[in-house]
Amino acid sequence: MLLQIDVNSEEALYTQLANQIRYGIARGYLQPDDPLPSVRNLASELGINMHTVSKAYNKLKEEGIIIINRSKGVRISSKVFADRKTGYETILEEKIRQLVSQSICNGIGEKRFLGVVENVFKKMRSGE
Amino acid sequence: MLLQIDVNSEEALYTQLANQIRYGIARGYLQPDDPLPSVRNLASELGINMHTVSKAYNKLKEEGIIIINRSKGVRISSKVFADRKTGYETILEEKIRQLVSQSICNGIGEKRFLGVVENVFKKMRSGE
Amino acid sequence: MLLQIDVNSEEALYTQLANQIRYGIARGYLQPDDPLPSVRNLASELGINMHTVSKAYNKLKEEGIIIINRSKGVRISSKVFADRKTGYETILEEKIRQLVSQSICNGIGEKRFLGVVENVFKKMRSGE
Amino acid sequence: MLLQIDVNSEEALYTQLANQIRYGIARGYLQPDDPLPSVRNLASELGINMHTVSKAYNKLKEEGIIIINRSKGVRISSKVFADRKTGYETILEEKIRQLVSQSICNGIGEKRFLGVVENVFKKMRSGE
DNA sequence: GTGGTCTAGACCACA
DNA sequence: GTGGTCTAGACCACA
Repeated sequence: MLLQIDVNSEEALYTQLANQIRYGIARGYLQPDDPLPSVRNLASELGINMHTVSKAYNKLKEEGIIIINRSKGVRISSKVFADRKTGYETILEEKIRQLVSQSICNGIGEKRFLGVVENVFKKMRSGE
Repeated sequence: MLLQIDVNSEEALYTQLANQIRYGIARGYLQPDDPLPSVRNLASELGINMHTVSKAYNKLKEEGIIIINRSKGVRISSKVFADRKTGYETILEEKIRQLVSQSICNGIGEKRFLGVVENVFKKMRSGE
Repeated sequence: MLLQIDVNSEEALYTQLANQIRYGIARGYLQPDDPLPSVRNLASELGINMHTVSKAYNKLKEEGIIIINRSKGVRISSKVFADRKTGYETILEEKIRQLVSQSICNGIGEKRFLGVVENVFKKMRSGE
Repeated sequence: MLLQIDVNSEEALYTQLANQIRYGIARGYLQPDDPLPSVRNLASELGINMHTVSKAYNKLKEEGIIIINRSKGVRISSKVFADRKTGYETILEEKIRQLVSQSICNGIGEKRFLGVVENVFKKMRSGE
């Protein structure tokens, strides 16, 4: 699976990395129990610092998405798709509320917004 | 319209403020051509720094959502709901892609995600 | 409140620091809404690196014990004593099970173990 | 007695193993003078490295809990329950202090903490 | 002035 | 070989 980061983005490098990995899982490119590159290897591959990769991995660990083993390396949790966090839906709703407000202010109403959402899901399923 | 900010939030104050204003517009509490409080007044009302309010207003101005006029003050643009930015839908799709990835990794599939989106729109329409 | 760390300890510096702060709260030396020293000040005071202090603070933030505000600094959460984590009691029981096993293997039975626990609480209440 | 280790745990394998053996003794599943499997056998049985088992055994030997004899193998010390280490109670108190601090910060007071401790002892006695 | 991010580089424990 | 911890030092956004 190809991981890409944009050094010029406003988004922190470690956040981009975490996003990409979550995206890879959502699209099915990364599956439960799949191994991830070691901290050092991924860092040198992406041309960024070890600690930045480590920070991304630790964030995903906290979210229960990956398993980090000090001597055996990193892999996708076998429980990635489990419905764990009770609080998550509340956070999600708040984030969607912000996106929806912004969309309305940009002339994008409910129909079109739902269209974009469905489009994203469709692309993910097709592995695009 | 009541604007509320949470100084304990992780979100920057100026971002909160911009979000609240966009939300107010989306819900219909703020309408095209409605005036907004002056930078000074809003700052003292919220107990925050003038620069913070100014930063929020400037962000909204750049988005074409409000009009800032030195002598006549600040007001909602008459073209708020216009479908201006050709680039916006691309940004929106990227943001939704991130939210969807995260949701899938937390056990929330398409049906439930769409449910949350529809719920947000419903609450907005009912002015909740 | 005096924070002390032991550079020669097996325990990581950032863990020691987090422990000391939790201990200070438990004894009542640090109270809800009390400010904590800035990352840089505490680091120079303890003669350790900024990042180490930052890591300790971030751990406590994740636990909901302190509030970190990028521009206003760090303080004890007003909800420190709230009964938040549903999973915490399970973790606690496991840790106690390990301690109890070890104690029994060292000739310390239930009575004496409970004595030590009560003693710890007593010392905390008296602010010792 | 069944020894189980969890390769996904945050805890080092050798620590888990030592904990399990102490726990087995505390519950009475392993008794003074009982033999333990050889390093090689236990390692292959658990599917882990010999060095890991060896490290766990050596830790327990240093604690005076097991006896390692090159020709006669490994067995539980006949003096396991003896009150040997004068320093142990100090270490125990420090560990309990940390647990208690953390518990208080999570809304668990003295009564509830003591309840958990008593519960652990009860489960051990009943061989659960 | 505050914490956040990133880099470069060292040393360590576990397996 | 693996991730974890710690340091030193730089630059940045927010207020």
